[in-house]
Amino acid sequence: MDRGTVVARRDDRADAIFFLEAGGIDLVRYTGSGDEIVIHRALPGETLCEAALFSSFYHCDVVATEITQLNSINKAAVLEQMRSDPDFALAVSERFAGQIQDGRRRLEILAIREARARVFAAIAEGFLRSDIKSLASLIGLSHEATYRALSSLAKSGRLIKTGRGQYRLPGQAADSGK
Amino acid sequence: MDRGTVVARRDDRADAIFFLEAGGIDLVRYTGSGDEIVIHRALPGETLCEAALFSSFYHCDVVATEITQLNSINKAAVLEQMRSDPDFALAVSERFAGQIQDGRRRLEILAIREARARVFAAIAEGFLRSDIKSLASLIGLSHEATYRALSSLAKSGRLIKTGRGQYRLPGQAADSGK
DNA sequence: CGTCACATTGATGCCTCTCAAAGCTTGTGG
DNA sequence: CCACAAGCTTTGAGAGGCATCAATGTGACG
Repeated sequence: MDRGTVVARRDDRADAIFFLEAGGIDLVRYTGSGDEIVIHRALPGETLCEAALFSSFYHCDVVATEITQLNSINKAAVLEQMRSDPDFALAVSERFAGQIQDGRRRLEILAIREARARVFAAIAEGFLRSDIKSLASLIGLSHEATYRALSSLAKSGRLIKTGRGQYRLPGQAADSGK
Repeated sequence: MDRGTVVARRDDRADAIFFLEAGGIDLVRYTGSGDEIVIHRALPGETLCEAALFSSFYHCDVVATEITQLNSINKAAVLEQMRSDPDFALAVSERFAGQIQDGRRRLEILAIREARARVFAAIAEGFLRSDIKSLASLIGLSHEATYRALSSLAKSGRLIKTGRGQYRLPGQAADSGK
């Protein structure tokens, strides 16, 4: 599917969970004032919306952030597998536990008041995956504040600017991937 | 145990998870600048630190917020039970899924920029359980900003002040409990 | 080569943080 | 039973930082 495709919306009936083969998916909600908050940003190889296993509705919008290959997995099948295969059930639980801790790391970052410190923490956690605007909405700052924090961090040597909209930690190998 | 007791600290080796019989427990982390962020606030009847089932260390400090009765549950025993009893494993997973969604609700609230709107959303989500300072640290505002937001919301009729440090939504029955 | 979205920087104002001080409640000890 | 201490509540004043609006630069893509 193309970038921008909405796979599912909040409060849609949930019969399936998803597996992200390739591309990128954001789970998104909207505040009353229209700001969008990215609840989770998935990487290829992840399963998505697992919480829907125990809920009849999705709790976020599911949106492709680039050209994406996404598979649906039937909820009932997963539940049945969990019932019959203890190791599978344990693996699912472990993945859930990881998601809880991811969320808590996000909370910790959002609790940082000073923009520079928040941006730095986010970079250190590896939150800068695509563009800066996207990072900004992930950490609850305006994109301008994010740009300024980045440029200030680079000026003080706490980050290294490797290109237009590209930063890395000092002492960290330049990212050759993409 | 008394209020203020630290049951476990971040990075302590984790051999047990907990069950809160009575009282209150906060899971807490600290930002680099010393601000404290409450990652989770547990109610009686909840299990705590379940994520430690799959991790060798605790990821937050565990602190009693009042006089509290807390039981330890051996990790190995829980894992064994999950392996032998599929329904138990499913129940654990379901609880995890609930925690993921709790965390996401918190993220949604922290992403609200305007203090009044954030406080209102927090009240609507039932986050005001004890005192206001405590609510403030839960939603990432200074306690002064929280007090002012509350008083402003009460003045505009969006909340009703029922006493010193006590507020409720209009149209909601006065809370007779305690 | 034109369009579009992201990147970047400037200017301004409001809002929240911070520091301060005083009133209220509760609990404790004498 | 009273006095004091401690902690929450509440309000004030000032400063700084982030949001917002605005404009320009720049790279990607058709």
